[in-house]
Amino acid sequence: MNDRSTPSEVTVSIAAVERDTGLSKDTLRVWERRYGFPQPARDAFGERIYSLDQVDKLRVIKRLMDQGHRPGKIINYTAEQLQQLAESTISSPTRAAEAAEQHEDLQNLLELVKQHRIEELRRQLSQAVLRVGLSRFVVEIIAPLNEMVGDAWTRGYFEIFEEHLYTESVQVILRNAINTIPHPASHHRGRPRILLTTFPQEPHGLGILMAEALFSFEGGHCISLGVQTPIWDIVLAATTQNADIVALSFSAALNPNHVLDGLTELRAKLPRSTEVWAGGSCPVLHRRPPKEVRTLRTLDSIATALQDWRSAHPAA
Amino acid sequence: MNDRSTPSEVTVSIAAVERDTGLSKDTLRVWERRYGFPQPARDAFGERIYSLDQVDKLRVIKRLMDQGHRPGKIINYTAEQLQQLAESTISSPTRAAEAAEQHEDLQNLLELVKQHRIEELRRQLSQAVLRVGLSRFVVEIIAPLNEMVGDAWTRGYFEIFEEHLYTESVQVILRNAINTIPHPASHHRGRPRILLTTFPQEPHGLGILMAEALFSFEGGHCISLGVQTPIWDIVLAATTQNADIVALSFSAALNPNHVLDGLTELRAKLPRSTEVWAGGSCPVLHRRPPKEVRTLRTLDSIATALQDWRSAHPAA
DNA sequence: GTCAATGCTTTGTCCTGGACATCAGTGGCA
DNA sequence: TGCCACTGATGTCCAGGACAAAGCATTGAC
Repeated sequence: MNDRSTPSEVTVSIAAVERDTGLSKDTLRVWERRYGFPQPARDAFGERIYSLDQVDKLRVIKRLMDQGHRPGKIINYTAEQLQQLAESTISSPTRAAEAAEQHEDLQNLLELVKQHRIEELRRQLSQAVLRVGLSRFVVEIIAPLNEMVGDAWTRGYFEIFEEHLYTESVQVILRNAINTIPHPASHHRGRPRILLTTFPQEPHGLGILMAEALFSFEGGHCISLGVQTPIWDIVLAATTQNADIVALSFSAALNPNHVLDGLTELRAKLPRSTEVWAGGSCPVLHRRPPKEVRTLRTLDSIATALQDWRSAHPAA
Repeated sequence: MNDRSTPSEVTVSIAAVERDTGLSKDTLRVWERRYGFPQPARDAFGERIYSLDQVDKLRVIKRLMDQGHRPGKIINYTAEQLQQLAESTISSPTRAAEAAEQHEDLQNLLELVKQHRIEELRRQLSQAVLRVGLSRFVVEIIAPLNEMVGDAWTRGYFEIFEEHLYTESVQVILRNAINTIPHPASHHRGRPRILLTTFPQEPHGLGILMAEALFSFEGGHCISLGVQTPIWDIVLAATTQNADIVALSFSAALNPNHVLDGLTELRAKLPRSTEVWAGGSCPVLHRRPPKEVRTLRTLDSIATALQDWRSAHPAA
């Protein structure tokens, strides 16, 4: 992989495809056996080598599967058919009107990333926080922007480093904003202690950072562990920190079974008095929400959920 | 998996073990075949079910392997032998005198982590920044503290979540400190543009964060990509951002050959006018420093290196 | 006509056992 | 001392079979 300008030559191993698409090696091999796609070439040692085209198509298929399509039906569609299917599928019917209203602003921000005008991006984001307030900033700007960046990335519009630049910028803005939230007395009643983290397979930290911003803004006491905490350590941390709520974030690439198993295991190991809240774009959370876990479909339901918690735990 | 106190009953699937230990399913099966450990029981369907004791031992083994031990040697040690091995591993005899001087203060900070008094930890760290200044704070407090936390972790003194709490706290303090550095006019001459990131195998971000603090403090213009950027994307980012210097951080666990090969490849793909600086605790950097790459043995050499750069690039 | 139970199909994960590239020591030789 | 070839240790890949669980459709009861 010495030169990106000759893409026909560029190939990747099965492990890299697993990492980039979220499809396990077993799944990749069994698809090849059953459906004939992907049909990777072999290197000198007989090992599979996938072309970038194949990886791109796999990413699109994974995305459509996350929306409910079955692999057997769509796997042999052409790139055009997949594209058509992706566009005919409504991404999120949530508040199309509002989205349209902001569409232009968000598109402009996206263009700033593409043009690598990072300082300008940060300036505009900072101004946006001041203009609309932290809560609306997260819900109406950062959340949809993340989705747009994710879309752009799966379509190949963004390079990896552009996504990194974006992520880092948002992180700086959010952390800065969180810092400016005045926090009331530590042991004030009715102020839940919220432990934030992700499961070991989930390296993306923007989800819990957005959640931390909203929780803190709504008066919660946040303790973030960062990303990728083993389940047993989440239990230990929740216990020693007297957490009222354990909040977790899941992105779309995660294996659904891992997510459900992990949540069930975590729920079983935590004391009953500690609630488990799960959010993020992971489809399985909303298709088969696990018992005894509160799933938050959107970021703005954080406020509601906190109100519910306060009703159930009146200040002594 | 309901109760850690009755381990004889609790079992987990091979997928869960992979998740919790980071050892792949293939590795688990091949260890069983070759070394006879772990020897999981089987459920009604013939699938492996591991006990929590086995998982714990696997975690210890993984930790020792990250320190350089080979699995074949240690896999059949008893729990006591493993414990002993972990404690006998000497960290680094670097500047024992200076360390001793500060030893008590740092030890106190370490104890705050162990006692989970995170808010107190952050308060003391914040005060330390104000007391000794950002530069000395990073070099004399955070860097040795990181080392101590790493040591404590390999000895099993810290749980994973305690290390997470520490890392997150330091990150908050550092990012906050970086934010408060006033930055001069953007295109001021003699102000190098520094791109910071890590290679794809390196998930630890504290290294580049400490470097960012020092670079910014010394008047550099920092652009951080966060961690785990593919080499080709580092090249793209350096080009589009007009970076004068690409700064990379390497922790001890990395594969030495990957590090050297990566640095050579990166150096070859970047324009000659862009310098590559590499730092961190990775031993190979200092044992076999690659050509055409400036290796920084310690964090305080960042200031010197920047002075050198400025001498070589006088303001026009 | 609606809804629940049943049986068929699809799909992901696990299994066994073999192969082999790569990495880390080890010893010989200049 | 330093270089190189050899050997054992180690992780990842492969093939192809099996099967549980989820999804889907068809039937039957009310």
